[in-house]
Amino acid sequence: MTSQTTRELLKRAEPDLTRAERQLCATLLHNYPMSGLGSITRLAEKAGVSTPTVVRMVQKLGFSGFPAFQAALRDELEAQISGPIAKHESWAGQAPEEHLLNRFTESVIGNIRQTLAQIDPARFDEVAALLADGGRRLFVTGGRITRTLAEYLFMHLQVIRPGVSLVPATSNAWPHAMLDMGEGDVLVVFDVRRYENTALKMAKLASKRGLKVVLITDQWQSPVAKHAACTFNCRIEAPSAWDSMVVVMLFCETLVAAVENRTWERTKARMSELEELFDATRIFRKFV
Amino acid sequence: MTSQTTRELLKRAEPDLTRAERQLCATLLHNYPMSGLGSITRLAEKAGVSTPTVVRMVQKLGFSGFPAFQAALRDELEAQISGPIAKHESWAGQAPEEHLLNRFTESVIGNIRQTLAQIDPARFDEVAALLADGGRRLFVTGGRITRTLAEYLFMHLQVIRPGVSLVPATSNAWPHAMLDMGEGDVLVVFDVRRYENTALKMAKLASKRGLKVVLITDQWQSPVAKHAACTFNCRIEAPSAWDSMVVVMLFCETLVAAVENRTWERTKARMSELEELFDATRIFRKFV
DNA sequence: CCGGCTCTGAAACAAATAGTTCAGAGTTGG
DNA sequence: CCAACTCTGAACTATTTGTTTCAGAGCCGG
Repeated sequence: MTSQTTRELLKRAEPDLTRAERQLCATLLHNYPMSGLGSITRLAEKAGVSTPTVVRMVQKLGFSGFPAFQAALRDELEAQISGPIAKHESWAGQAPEEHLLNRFTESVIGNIRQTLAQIDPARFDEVAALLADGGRRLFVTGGRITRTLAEYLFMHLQVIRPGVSLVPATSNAWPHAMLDMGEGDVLVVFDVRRYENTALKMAKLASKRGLKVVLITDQWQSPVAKHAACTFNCRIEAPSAWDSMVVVMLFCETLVAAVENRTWERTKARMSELEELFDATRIFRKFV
Repeated sequence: MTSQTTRELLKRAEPDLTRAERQLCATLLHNYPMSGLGSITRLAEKAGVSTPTVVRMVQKLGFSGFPAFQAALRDELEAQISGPIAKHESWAGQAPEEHLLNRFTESVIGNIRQTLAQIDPARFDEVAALLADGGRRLFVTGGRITRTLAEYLFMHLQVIRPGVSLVPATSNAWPHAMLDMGEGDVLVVFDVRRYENTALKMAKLASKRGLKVVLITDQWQSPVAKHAACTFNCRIEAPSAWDSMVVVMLFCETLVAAVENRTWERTKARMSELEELFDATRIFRKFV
């Protein structure tokens, strides 16, 4: 019933096997289950028996043929290596596993895992340093879906350091912004699928002007990558008609935290100044 | 040089890959290395590409052919499973556990877990039904930090159904919007700490006018909750000077997916109409 | 708008794998 | 010693897998 069914099967069947079959069985159990994952020919060779023997034995074990046996081995191995992570409890404890809350979360966690696994931390640190460099002006832009993320990043960076601009996505507006872009400045572009032409054009122009382009895109990678000095791919799969921007936001926040760490002295001063301005304008409730 | 050579190979080669190849690469990395252990045909199917693409890519990676690639995977897997199994995995595999990428992600995952654990799925479904109800107008508002989230939710809901408005946060602008609010309509308020007075006032007025107020807030709960028919608390802790809105976004996206499911027929029509409009205005690149 | 370029998958092809048959080797009981 | 039996692998066939070819589709620079 558990993941080791086939191994058990082999052990229990052993007494009823013939000489050549037992030899094969021993080979299989010896370094289980790797030896079973190659072709039937190699397994037969390794065990010193003929291929018909292999077929006969797996059929005796109840499989329809060698491929079926092999598939069983693969499935078990998969269950084994993904182990405690795979058979996962529901996220929303009160809801069944099939509830959208759980399915969606499951999917997003997968996105996070895969995205993080692919990110090169050195690259990440590099970009954080780039964004922290007060000598460079910063420009942030996004498309239809990603505009809100661009705004989110912009808002944080703006507090952290001076010289940050949000570039409008509509192509008749951003040439104005581009006037300020100069050699060594940085353009952060968000572009996920349904890649937008304006993003591509802007990145192209910016890189020609000597800006460092940082691209944040999805797993299929926007064509902007061609003009980018640094590209980060975030997985955006979701059980929905839409893509999930959660990982992109996670990435942004982490980036903000990293930049902040590098400029803490300056940032601290800016933040307390901001507090004073808030006090002056009474935007927030008096108490927390 | 270690057991993960092929994985590294895939990651490093990714930038030089074509679209279909990148798709394949992502599939391979997705549940590495199991997906590579079956036949080339099944791998191609799983990745949604053709078998020639698989062959081309593995050859590009330096293998003589698919069998060679597969053998490499098997060898690595063998080395891996015989090695130590249990060590706690970092999220960003290449970075030390103390790297900000891992710390931040760890923290966010914790937020997700805690938030989901306390969400009442029945309440969630209730709100989804409320937002899906075409007879009610929908208003969405957010504060300084949460404005982008409000915009994000607004953008999606706007595609899904008619009668959705984004209410400006500045208190001198929203009274205008409030003119349209009537009995039975719904106001979605985002308000996290540094709770804002305008949000509180708006919620108060709205609930007096007979609107259902849905509040999305943090774990300490905004005072808006007093006027809300439904409140969802999202945990927003992060190793940063800022709070993390990742969970809030996850919640929004899940909500969007849930609403979408309930109005799918109507939404489908709206979405294809939107597609036509995009085509007419040529915002996007021709191909995916 | 158009030729040259790259990328992609359908289809043809080649190679291996998996399954089957069958003759002979080994074993057993008389 | 010998039939009758089982077991085994060589050789064959069928099937699936892996590779190559090629024409069409999209992108790019002019």
